[in-house]
Amino acid sequence: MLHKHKYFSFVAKKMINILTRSSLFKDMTENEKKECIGSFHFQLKKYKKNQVVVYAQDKVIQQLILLSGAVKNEMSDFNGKSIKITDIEAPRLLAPGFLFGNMNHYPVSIFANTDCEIMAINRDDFLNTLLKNDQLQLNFLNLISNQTQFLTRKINFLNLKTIKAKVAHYLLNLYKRQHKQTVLLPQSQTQLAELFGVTRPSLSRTINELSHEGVVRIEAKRITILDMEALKQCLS
Amino acid sequence: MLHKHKYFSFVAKKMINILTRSSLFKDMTENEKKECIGSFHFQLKKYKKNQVVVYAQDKVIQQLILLSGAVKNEMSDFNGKSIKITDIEAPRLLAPGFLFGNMNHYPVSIFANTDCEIMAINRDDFLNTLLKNDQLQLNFLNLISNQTQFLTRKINFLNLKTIKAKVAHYLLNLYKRQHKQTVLLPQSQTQLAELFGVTRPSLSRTINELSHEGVVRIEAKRITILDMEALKQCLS
DNA sequence: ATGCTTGTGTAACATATGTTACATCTATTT
DNA sequence: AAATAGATGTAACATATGTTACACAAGCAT
Repeated sequence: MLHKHKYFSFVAKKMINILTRSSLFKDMTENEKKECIGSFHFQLKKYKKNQVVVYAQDKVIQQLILLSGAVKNEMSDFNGKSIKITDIEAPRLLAPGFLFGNMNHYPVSIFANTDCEIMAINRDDFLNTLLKNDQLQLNFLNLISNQTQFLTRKINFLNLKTIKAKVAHYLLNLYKRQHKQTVLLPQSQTQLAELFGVTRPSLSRTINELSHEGVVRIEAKRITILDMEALKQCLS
Repeated sequence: MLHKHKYFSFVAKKMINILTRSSLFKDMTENEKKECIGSFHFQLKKYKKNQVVVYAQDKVIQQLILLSGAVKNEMSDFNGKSIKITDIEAPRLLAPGFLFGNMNHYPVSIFANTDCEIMAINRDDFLNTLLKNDQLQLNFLNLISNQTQFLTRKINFLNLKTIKAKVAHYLLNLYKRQHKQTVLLPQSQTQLAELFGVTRPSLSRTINELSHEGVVRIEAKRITILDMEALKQCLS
């Protein structure tokens, strides 16, 4: 019994450490965090790389929090082809925007990119704790809003008509984040194609067109933006 | 003074009547509603048909509630072409998912489809009232979750590769809602094309292809699904 | 070094969609 | 009834992208 208790506090401590870094617990004291976490009934689940964490259409009954590792979520259309929505790294809440609402089914599948640990909190527990703690609540609202913003930007992106526009948009985003003329592709072209919802040869063709036009220079994963204006023109 | 007070209670009564029908105040007593509404500082804004209610990139500082009339929100890509996200009819909260979060700018523009009245509640007021009333809060979370679900389904839809697939998806949805083999198009083809993010001639071509293939029969706005299986096949 | 896997370039071709233009039809207004 | 504006059908053509196939390079394990 004592052993069990000790183990629990070890896990709890580790959990608090991890959760501290999650924006769900932003601007909260250690005590508040401990209290919140103590009031959840949660399970700890472990997944191996490439395992399926959530199947699309699964019922949403728990708030999942990714404690360690990375996952991706994908949406598949009817013919089985899938589009990657985004990669997610710990610590992050998974799909906070789907926890409530009328149709509680995941619209996406979630796959483990690496081995990972996930905390699963019962929905009603989570709601009760939310309702008791104003800061937690505000944080949760912020998280959901950010997710909504993300999805909206995704719609914007998918709505771009040409692959060239998508590449330009993507590169300009990288430029904005890396603040360098020469950006580093964080993913393989194969993965990018999946992200853009296009085929790999088409993406390759487009990237090389941009290169031939002198808009960018390509050296493996390093892409140098030579003509910023031309790249912006590609958006329209 | 008396006059003013009378006017105010008239407006308040009208408002409560309207808001009663909004899902934000679901499962709340008249008194609770009155109390909530009383605690907001709000403005009442009126817009004429076709006026712009919100410009994309405007800062989000208020929760807007559509009291009467109808609006649409559109997202425009860089070349100015826009895609209609959805039509919204009163009473409904506008863009609840964007009220919080880090980047408080509307990612969409909102246009008045008809003359309409909009209640604008200061964000902090709204937050405070939310935090004080658990039911209101749950309702708000539900609203946001529903919006998130909607956006995700939109991504799914936009990700469909062919116009035929989009038409099929759309018709099957109508069928699900209207429960009849013969569905009634609620919008003109021109509007549908906008909704699908495709050009009008292409949409027309596709619809008539479906007709020639014997999958549907078209009589003006009435479309009869002749071959349900074939239509489902179009999705893949 | 050898083989294996994965990523990438590229070519020929098929296909879907956009573009532009015009004819028709319908409903509404005058 | 006539006129007008809006919605729709359609055709010819341009273009972007998917499909399939293959060659080659890079990285990794044996």
